[in-house]
Amino acid sequence: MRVLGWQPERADERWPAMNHRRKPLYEQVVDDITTSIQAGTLKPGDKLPSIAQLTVQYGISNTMIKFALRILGERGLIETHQGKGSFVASPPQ
Amino acid sequence: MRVLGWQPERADERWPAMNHRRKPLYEQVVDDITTSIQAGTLKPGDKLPSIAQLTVQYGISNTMIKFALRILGERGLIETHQGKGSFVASPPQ
DNA sequence: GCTAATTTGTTCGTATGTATC
DNA sequence: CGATACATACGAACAAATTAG
Repeated sequence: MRVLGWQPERADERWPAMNHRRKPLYEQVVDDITTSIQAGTLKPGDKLPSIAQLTVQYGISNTMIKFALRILGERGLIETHQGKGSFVASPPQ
Repeated sequence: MRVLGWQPERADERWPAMNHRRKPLYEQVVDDITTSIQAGTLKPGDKLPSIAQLTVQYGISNTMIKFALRILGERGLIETHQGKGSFVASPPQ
């Protein structure tokens, strides 16, 4: 699966999102995964990396990853199951 | 507005929700406020207490209060505006 | 079938940024 | 301007479901 290797330049740059009205970090993750799904790189049924892996890949906290996954779940793009993981949902209609 | 004086017996009882499959704390807040809105105790345009106040009233952390408010917002029951507060939304249709 | 490891779920606390009053 | 209020973000601990061995 596509893994987006984006990393912040410095870990100390903790609130870059605010400085110049940049997108929040969790929203970047949401957009990133959404794009991958819409582009077909991530297909229905595909398993996303674990939260632990995503925190490393994106360089942000588990809190924000969970937040992003929750939003994606609300939007029906993914399904998350305790103990299993998160999976790309099958589109409706 | 209706303020529900529920408090956990002891602050140390941090994960009672799991012990016997109780509803998560944030979900209790969601249900509580939802009930008040549906019962008409909270009317459209009414301002909810601040997050700080809600943490005291419910005896849970700001994290969980924010989480609950976010869910209520997603469901269209309330509207939250930075610097202003949360307000009961006007029902659609 | 049991156990350990993995993975998500819930919860707390705290710090800093931004908008509004 | 100062106080108030929400937004974003980090880290950590423990619970519960699932999977791996």
